[in-house]
Amino acid sequence: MKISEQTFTIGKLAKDAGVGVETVRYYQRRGLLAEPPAVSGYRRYDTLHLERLNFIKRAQGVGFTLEEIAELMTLNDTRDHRLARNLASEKIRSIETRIEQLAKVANALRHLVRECECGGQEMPCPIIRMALTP
Amino acid sequence: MKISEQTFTIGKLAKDAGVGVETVRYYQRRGLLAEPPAVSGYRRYDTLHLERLNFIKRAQGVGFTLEEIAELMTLNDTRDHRLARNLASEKIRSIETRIEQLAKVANALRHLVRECECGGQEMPCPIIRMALTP
DNA sequence: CTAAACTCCGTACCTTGGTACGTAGTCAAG
DNA sequence: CTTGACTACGTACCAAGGTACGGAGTTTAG
Repeated sequence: MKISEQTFTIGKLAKDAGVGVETVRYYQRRGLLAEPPAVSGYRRYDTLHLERLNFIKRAQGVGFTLEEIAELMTLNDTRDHRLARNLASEKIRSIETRIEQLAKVANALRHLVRECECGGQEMPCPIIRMALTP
Repeated sequence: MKISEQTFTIGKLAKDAGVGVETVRYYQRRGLLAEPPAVSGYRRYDTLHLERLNFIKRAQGVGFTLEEIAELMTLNDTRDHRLARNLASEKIRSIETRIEQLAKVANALRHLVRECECGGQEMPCPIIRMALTP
């Protein structure tokens, strides 16, 4: 028994999900979204497609790439929580590493700006000299 | 009076700087690196070119884009410290913003992983459900 | 002297996540 | 029934920072 028989065209689907029509078609090409059967040349999408799109958007929002999202969705099919957790944990670690790198860069730049403010115009600009030869 | 008369070909220059030959040529096309006179069809590079390349690499290392690096180098020519400082300060701010965004994402993911570890296999995986409907 | 290695130059291609365009077919309103 | 809006499909294009390739000329080692 189907709960809902509602179907819509790609334009309605895209609008409801808040993405462009071309984006929907792009996800289909990437294998992230199933291509529904066409009735007479026109594809008919249902609420499951809409949920998939919303899932993709939320997953993107927490930093997953489309490739990782595709992986998550196959994990969903196999109901493997452990692998999904691993994927998320890995993502957390890579974000932490990235934050550390960025913090170092910001500190190096702050150091340069201070140095530059102290020195007069006669000396070469430390930001430009990039004196922090690592 | 020239301190050094040493000149080298593009291959040697690239190797010394730790970049590819194509990268050197790419920087020339982008206007980041001057094209030296050719002796008989072959360009002859000197230590100034090598220093430029090293400058570019260090500036990239602290997060400047090639476009910003080009700007920094024209500032170098005009010896305008204030503009260089502004450029660096802006870069610091954008890095800080990026760090905050990433920290939020990492927290959301940590929350999901904890939730997933608490629940049993019978419930749908929260990471996959992406229960954090924003 | 010849062959390998290097250079020059232009152009095409790669990644990621889409956007834009053109042609042809189709659906809905007036 | 025609016009406008929509759809399908294929292809090209965008940023950024390069990488790869093809063909022709040059230089250098053996």
